[in-house]
Amino acid sequence: MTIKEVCKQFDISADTLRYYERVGVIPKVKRTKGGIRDYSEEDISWVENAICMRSAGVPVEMLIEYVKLYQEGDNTLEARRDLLIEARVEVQKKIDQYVETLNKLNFKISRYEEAVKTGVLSWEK
Amino acid sequence: MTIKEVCKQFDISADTLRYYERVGVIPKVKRTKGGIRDYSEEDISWVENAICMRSAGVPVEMLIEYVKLYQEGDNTLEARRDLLIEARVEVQKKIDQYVETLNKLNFKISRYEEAVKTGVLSWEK
DNA sequence: TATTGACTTGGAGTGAACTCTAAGGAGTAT
DNA sequence: ATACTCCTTAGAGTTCACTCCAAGTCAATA
Repeated sequence: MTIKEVCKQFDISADTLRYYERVGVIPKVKRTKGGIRDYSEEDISWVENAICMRSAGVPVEMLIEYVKLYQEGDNTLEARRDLLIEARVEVQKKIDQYVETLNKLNFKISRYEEAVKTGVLSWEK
Repeated sequence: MTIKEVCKQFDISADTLRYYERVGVIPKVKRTKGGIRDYSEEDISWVENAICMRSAGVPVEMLIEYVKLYQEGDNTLEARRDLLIEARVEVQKKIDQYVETLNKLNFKISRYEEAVKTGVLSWEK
């Protein structure tokens, strides 16, 4: 699979894909004789995973660390698990925070809907 | 209330508070004769609100726009409501995305817990 | 053979949101 | 009065995660 096809499949730029590979967010992708990237199924799932993790704010640094551990082999299982648990804690925190903000927004919006109807904004702010 | 007290109350830096005021994320704060910021209750609630919105990724630009509309008065009620609704859409999207990632992480972690116990990682990745 | 177009690299540039620095002023303690 | 601490400003610098650019390579087509 060419870089272009991967771009289309995940709606991500070629620059970002090359950047991810360069810094180690995904492992090195095999090339054709001409030096052109040819993404395997495994590469694709690394890309998919990276995009998913990044979309939840998991830092690039953490993904790099995970790939590094993965490539070191089976004696890094615990370390990888711990890294994932660490990521999960952060994602959960974010969700809690976002939900709190969502509730606040809902409250404010309902006051504004009222205000737009009645012309009076109850308890300003 | 001094800037230092506000910093402590919200665990935010004085630089950030001054930055928020400078760019308009919160309205201008009154000063003492000596030119030192003296936060009122209303200022405090603007700060609290800004921190909450920022923690859910609501862009600084949007907060600036909200404050601007607020200061323009009662004929911006609809515009402010629309802005809040726009923010809510984004926050909801993020929550959905984060929850998806959380599920993925839970799945991966459970495989790793298994692997650490049995020494076998089922279907690698 | 010449051109076209998509790919390659290393490295520089960008945008958002802070974060820090330098220079200076006000208020309090000795 | 002097020192000390905390505050002020304008503006420069930093970090993160891309994003863009210039120069060059390769494969396919006219």
